[in-house]
Amino acid sequence: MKKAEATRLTILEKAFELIYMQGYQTTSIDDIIATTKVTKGAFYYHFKNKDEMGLSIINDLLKPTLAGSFIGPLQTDADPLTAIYNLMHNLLMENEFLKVEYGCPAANLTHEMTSWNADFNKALNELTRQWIDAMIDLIERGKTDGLIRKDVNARQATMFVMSGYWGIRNFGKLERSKEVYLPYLNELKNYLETLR
Amino acid sequence: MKKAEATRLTILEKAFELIYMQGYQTTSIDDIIATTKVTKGAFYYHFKNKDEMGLSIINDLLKPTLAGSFIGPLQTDADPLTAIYNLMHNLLMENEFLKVEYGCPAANLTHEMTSWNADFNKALNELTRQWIDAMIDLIERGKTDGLIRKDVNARQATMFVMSGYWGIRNFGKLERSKEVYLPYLNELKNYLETLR
DNA sequence: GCAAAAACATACTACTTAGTATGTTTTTGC
DNA sequence: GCAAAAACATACTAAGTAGTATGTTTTTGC
Repeated sequence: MKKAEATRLTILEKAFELIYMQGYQTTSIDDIIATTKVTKGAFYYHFKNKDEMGLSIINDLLKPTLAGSFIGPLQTDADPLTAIYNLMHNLLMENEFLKVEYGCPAANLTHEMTSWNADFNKALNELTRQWIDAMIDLIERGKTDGLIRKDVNARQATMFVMSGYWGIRNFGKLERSKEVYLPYLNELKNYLETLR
Repeated sequence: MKKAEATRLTILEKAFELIYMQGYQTTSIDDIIATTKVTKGAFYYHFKNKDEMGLSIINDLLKPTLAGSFIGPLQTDADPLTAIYNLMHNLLMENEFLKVEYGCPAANLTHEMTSWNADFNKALNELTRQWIDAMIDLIERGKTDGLIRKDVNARQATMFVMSGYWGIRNFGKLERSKEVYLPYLNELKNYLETLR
């Protein structure tokens, strides 16, 4: 049962790419099987329907990625505020999988799917909650270490930073250039310094 | 030519509502003519195709609204930082047309349309640029009035605040409750105070 | 009051969509 | 090696989609 798992994975990976570029609703199953060169029979053998595949993309692809690229850098012994800034700078300016014109995959799916599918909503909620909690933990650690002011509200500050990230990703889609990221990053640095 | 203009306007208004709730791609023309009780012949008399109607929504409906609810409050003689906070608080917590579960119309359209339609991109770019410029002007005025520090970069600060707004609107769609707005607004207030 | 244009109405088309029915091939356990 | 199940392939369906063709009604200018 090795090859079967491989086709399932290629479906997920190629479908994710298409959805990341085109959106979920506008990516058809015919589209997916055309680029994967997998037949419709194979597709529906692995997934009950389109939505089940979509959920698998979130749970089987995005969640592991989140743990690696988004949460890992927050679980560090380094200076918390520097770690947060570096994470954002890395995600926005250096990450090779995220393209400025396509924005943030999780934010895109949230925008498109929350009204339609409760399961998507739940999965995306779990996904973001993990990231949020990781940042909250880091800020709390910074407070106990004396690197962040005690009167800083960790959840508040986290929501503020995360909102900025999702928002600037959307501005990136609009401008189609990483240039817009720069003023955001500069001011993020200014803001983070005020938390010391 | 009064009644004709009225039908055109009802099409735009009802279509906007549907698109705001459901998204652009997933709102069909049959959907629109069903809720407006306008026939397909009437629809295609007023609009060449679906995209032309979409553009008219941005240019004929959203732009005037933006001027009123979004830009007007920034053209004030009051304290700039208080004005910015009050605007955001009003938009997020009090505005009766914007629903937490549907997010920000302009942000939604940006998410959905930028990759597909260059005209949409241009129209949305103009729309947001107007709002951005208004906030930049207000911050600059605050600097000359001595209400904001001279070393504050107006464009940077504006992009930071606007990103946060678009981002928290998306978190609202995810959580489906204005509760998420509160930590954001609190921290926004903290941030704005650091600009004095 | 009446022709012409504007405004609207109805029936249809060509295409795309998610999903199914019914196959064939490949792998697996014994 | 071979039956049974897993994995894949092909052809189809029913419902929806944007848009068109061809009307009829209403408004407008004179």
